[in-house]
Amino acid sequence: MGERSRASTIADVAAHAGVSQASVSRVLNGKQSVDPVIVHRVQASIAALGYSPSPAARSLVHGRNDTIAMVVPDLENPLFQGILKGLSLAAASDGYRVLVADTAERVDDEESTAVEARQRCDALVLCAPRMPEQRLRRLVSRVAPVVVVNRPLPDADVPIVGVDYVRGIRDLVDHLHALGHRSIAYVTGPVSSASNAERLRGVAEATGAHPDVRVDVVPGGSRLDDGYAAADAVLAARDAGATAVIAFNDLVALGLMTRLRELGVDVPGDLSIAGFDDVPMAGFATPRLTSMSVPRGEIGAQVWARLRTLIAGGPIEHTVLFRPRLEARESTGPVR
Amino acid sequence: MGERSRASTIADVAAHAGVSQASVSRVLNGKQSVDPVIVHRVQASIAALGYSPSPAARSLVHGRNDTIAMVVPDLENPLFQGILKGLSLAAASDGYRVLVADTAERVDDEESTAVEARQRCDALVLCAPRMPEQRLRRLVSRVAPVVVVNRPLPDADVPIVGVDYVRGIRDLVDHLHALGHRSIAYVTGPVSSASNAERLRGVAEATGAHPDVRVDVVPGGSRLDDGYAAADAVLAARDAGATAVIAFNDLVALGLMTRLRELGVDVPGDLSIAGFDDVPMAGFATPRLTSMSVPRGEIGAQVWARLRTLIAGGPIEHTVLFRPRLEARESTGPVR
DNA sequence: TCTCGTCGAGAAAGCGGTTTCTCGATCACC
DNA sequence: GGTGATCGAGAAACCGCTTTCTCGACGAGA
Repeated sequence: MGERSRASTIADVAAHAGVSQASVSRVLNGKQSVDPVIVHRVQASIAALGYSPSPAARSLVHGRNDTIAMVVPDLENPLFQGILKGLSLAAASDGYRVLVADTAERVDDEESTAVEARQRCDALVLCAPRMPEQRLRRLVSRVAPVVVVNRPLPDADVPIVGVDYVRGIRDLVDHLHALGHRSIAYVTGPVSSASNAERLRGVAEATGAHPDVRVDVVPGGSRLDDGYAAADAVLAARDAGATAVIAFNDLVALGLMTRLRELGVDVPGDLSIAGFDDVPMAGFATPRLTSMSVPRGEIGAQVWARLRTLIAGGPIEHTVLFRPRLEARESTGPVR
Repeated sequence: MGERSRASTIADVAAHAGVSQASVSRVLNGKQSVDPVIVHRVQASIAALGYSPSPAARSLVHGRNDTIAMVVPDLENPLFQGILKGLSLAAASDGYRVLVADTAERVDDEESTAVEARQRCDALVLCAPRMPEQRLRRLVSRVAPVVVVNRPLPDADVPIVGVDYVRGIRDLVDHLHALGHRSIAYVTGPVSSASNAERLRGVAEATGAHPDVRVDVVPGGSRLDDGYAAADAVLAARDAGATAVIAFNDLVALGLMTRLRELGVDVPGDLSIAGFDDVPMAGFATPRLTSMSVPRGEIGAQVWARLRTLIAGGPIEHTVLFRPRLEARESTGPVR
């Protein structure tokens, strides 16, 4: 009832069982054979004292703490959520925990946040779509082992797991092309975002492959309200001939559709709209949103697989890019 | 080029600076006054060696590691995401990190996950809407300091931060009542969910306050597809006279609306629909979804405030419930 | 000038485990 | 029965840092 007595230590267990600390440790870790009598006595003492080993002490001696950190610019982005979930589950199955570090979109803090997180964890997962490439390269070499998500980094000594946005956009343009669209508006993501740059490369490749197609670029963003706000510019593009829109991601597409509905624009009658990421809501929108599906959980799992290899001292595995899959729904239709 | 030499320790710094470890430690922590000459030498050595102290060693001696854990049943739920984000940001401003433990809806794992997480962290945030109350009470006493989110736990020695679902539902019923609705269907959440039970209490109180209102309960769930699947039951309720629907949360409402649209039901003409949580998408749905707004980020911040008090040895602060705010939008309208 | 008090730096003792090292006992084999 | 190899348990070192303890030097007061 007085002060809570401090938790029992391995020394308490050893004393209680009448054996040495070393023996208790051996019983705990089961690495060496030890007299069954001692094993039993130790286990009894552990139970009696309600002992459990201190992770801090273990960390100190082992030099690792079975924890990794994931640095993300915005936890509210469904893409990162899905990856975090997949990563967290995969890591947990190997006895690892995940610490999250939300940089709240402050690019300047990302570096220090990452370094700081790395110091208390065994490895890092870096989602830094806006960090300048040179800075990212420098950072990556400082915080190894680390896996980079969703951005290309040629010749860097780091595993990369991501989405093939170039291919995804090309497939999406193919889809629209097949529906007869020849003039498309692309609503961009954040200007400094690497995955936006990838999408733009996809746009360039697509127009190269389809010389009869032209794509106008319209400024956007990454969230619902960005899409909502982009409606005027999109309509201007339509007036200039565009019959279809590719949005940076589903949130932008959904926000855009909301505004277009308010303005009486028929989707896909007047304008076809497609998003990217295939967030859960996409299939439930009005009209159901055509999107490029991205395996978020699987990305998280792959990230963990690579990180685990690295932690175990293995090689830097090859970059893996998931090819988005077209989910053709109601929001895209034949040009009229 | 050979093996990477291990990171330098405080002993290296001491040797390099020609002073004792104790002095280096004192310079690092700045708690005692130390000769400016020594300070300068030590700082120079720290810079020269690129030294940074080992968090593991610090943890061991301090008995804490400036990390807390949040246990959630499903990271993909927008409510928990918002709370996690708010918590993570608030904790970060005090130098604390947040570890996430997703139990993947496996109620039986929650207890061990929580205990395990607690051992490696200084405190815990527990979101366990489905755990039986007695088990939760026992768990809470084992893992203190801890804050419980979103469930009532009368007389338990634990701070609670949550949402006043009872009041929220009552306000929502008031809203519908004012629009002329007298027969309402409530689409439930997961049966064992505590916040669902709270909502049902709100329903009961509301019908008590409005004897002219009747509420039919329809089984639902917590996600988009649960709402989608509940459409048939909702229509049966409508055929029995219901003119409005309250869904467990926005995802259920959105899923339901999607299916109703497919079936040609006009919202809010034929049926008014309201959700709960006011997720970002609510304001962008078709029609815009009436919802009860919940300050997710603020909840996270309050959780941290209470946890910080507890960690500092302070008292168990009073339960705080946020009263949801009605966001009346297009999906609810006057009964016709 | 001598002594007492104060200040600051170094030595050393932990924090709670793991792991090496040592050594006695047991076993197999000659 | 004697000897060397093997096995297992305890003692002690160690992981990297903080903090107490110790003690010498210096300043102030008598």
